[in-house]
Amino acid sequence: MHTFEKGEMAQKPATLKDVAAFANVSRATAARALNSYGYVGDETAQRVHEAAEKLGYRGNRLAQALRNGQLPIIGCILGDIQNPFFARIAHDIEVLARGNRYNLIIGSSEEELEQEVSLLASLQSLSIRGFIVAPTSDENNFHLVRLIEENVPLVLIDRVVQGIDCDSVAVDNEGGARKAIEYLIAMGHRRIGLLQDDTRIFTSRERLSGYQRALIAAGITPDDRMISISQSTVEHAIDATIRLFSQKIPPTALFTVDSLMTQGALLAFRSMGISIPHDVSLIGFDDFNLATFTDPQITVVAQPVSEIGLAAARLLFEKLSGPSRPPKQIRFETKLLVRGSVSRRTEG
Amino acid sequence: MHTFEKGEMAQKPATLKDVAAFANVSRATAARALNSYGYVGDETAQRVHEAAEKLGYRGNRLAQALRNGQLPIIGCILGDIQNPFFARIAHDIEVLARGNRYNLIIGSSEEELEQEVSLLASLQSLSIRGFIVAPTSDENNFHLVRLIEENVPLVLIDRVVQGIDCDSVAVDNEGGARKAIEYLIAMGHRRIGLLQDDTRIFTSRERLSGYQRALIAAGITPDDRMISISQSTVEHAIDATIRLFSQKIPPTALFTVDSLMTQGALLAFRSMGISIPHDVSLIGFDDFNLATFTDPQITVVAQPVSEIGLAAARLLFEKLSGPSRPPKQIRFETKLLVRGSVSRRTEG
DNA sequence: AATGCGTGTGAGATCGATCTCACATTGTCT
DNA sequence: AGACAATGTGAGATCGATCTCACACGCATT
Repeated sequence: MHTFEKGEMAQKPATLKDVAAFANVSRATAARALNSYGYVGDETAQRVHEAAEKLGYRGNRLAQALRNGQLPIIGCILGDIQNPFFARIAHDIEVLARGNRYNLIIGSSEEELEQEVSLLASLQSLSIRGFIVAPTSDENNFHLVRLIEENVPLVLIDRVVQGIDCDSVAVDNEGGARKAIEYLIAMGHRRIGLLQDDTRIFTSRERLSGYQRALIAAGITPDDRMISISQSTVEHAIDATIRLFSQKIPPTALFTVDSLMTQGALLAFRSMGISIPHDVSLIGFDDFNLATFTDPQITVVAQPVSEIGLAAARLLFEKLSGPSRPPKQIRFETKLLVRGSVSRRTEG
Repeated sequence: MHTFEKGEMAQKPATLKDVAAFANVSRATAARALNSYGYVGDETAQRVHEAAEKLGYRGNRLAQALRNGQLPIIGCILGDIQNPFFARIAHDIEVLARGNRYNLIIGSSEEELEQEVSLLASLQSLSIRGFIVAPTSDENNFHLVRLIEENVPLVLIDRVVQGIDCDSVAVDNEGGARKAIEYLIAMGHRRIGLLQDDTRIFTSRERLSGYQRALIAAGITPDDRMISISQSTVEHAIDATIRLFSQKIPPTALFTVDSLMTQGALLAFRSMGISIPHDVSLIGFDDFNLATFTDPQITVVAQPVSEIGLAAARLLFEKLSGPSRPPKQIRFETKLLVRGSVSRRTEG
């Protein structure tokens, strides 16, 4: 704990030079004492430490970073912090970063490639080495390729990019989607709708693939009229759901690819007077706090959110401080949490 | 847009020196051309710009910062990014910061004073000037006082601190709470419970005060048995609610001071078999997505969340770039959103 | 006495961008 | 012709921390 004496307060922060002068040694010696390397006399070291304490010396991380070429900051580029999924991940990364005396810069790409590129460039010009990115696009990833070629530690989360060989942490999207659809099929559903966001997005494509495979495996031909695409916001999802269920022969069940879309579907059903699970069954990808507050509670495919950020941060710090090693690709399993939003369908 | 030619990729970023050498001028001239100040010949400037373009010069913000004493980064210390209230604010600040070519560092104080202090110190040693803080404590604010004395731009959000004269953005907590309680009283309730978090926290105290005043104004004596205190998490709120409603004479209505506690109360009522609004009426402070998904929908005191972050960021940039001006204290009004969780009480 | 090593210290270069100062040119005015 | 501005440019200092190098001194070994 520090004490601040009056009159000392408005001072500029003490520099190493100040400390050295106060302890009557050179800057070099002061640095040696404070960072404990090289030879320093015991008594001298003592004097330097006292001086540093006295002056409240904290060091200028900027100058340090300029010298050694990197700033102890992790750059984190996510889709949107407002998505609870990313918020949780960001929080976990921050905690782990703090433990390693790193700070965390968070940027939102808002799912725009251009924004992702410019954010990354901006952070690189800050000499930040060490990024955790949820890549927006699967193509045009020269900016990520460049990072890797420059040997900048990089961990991708939530989404994996083809042809980029680097650490990544994601979940088994296809398997998760397949489990959901298989369950719906087992409950007697055959006309199963899919509410999906931009196919540019990796997770969305994988979940679509799981959806299709499960149908085909059960001998059901995928039908484009059962699929509705919208942006991943509650509002857009409402419209897309309404479109899907205004057809002459609507689906008897719906699978939504993320929690915002699940919420949209819920609202759409309410406004259309469609009741769950009586009129339609629903499964969402990604658990969310609301899912257990509704009546009935919503069956979801849950991801181990708490492990994703943690794993990503661990991988990153391994790269930052450990020796070079081949990239690791982590995939977590998902879990189907059966609650009350799916009912058995007896007739077709 | 840049193009990256092969073989050029793994290079270290180009420095001003490189650009100068390439354009056959001194570093000083190159700097003048790129930052357009002082006298530079037209043709020389042209050459420098071409060289910069060619080499992909981006400048080292670290070196710039070291020189001019500050980094174009805003430090943002919040209670927790996982709280949607703060997530929204962080998002809005980030957008505005990006517009001003600033980046945003987010730190979680986790409502620990010590953590807030150490985060702030860490960010200051990065030469960051410009903070937006949701202060944890009302006392022991020497760290904030020091910032102000050092003339570091600071904006407090959500909470105001006594005796600190600086910009702040908050809402009318007392008025909001009063409106809620007055409405409950008007609906015939007299035994009104309060579910509150740590009284250390500013907003909590103000909301308590509004609660008490409304009661007194209506001639009802505040009763400590109607108040339950817990940490602001869903789990703690559940326990606190159960305690409150296990009394012989439980409240007929409950007012919760934030959205996490409202959720906790909701879960507690469900587990106790207490139905809303039949058995008990409920009003929460702070609107949240879940509030309209429950049946009945929850009546809340809504804050203009989207304006808080915006206003805070605006104030901060005024201070960062504009001339000195007296501190501004902004207080937004709250709005009672009447939905379905309050019923009229006929007998006492 | 000469050489060598272990220990302790300081002067100065370095990281990259910027800014002050001094020095050139040119042109213009008495 | 001489003086003085306006214009253009470069050398070097600066920000703060760190690291290399060189130089001390003492003590032990040949």
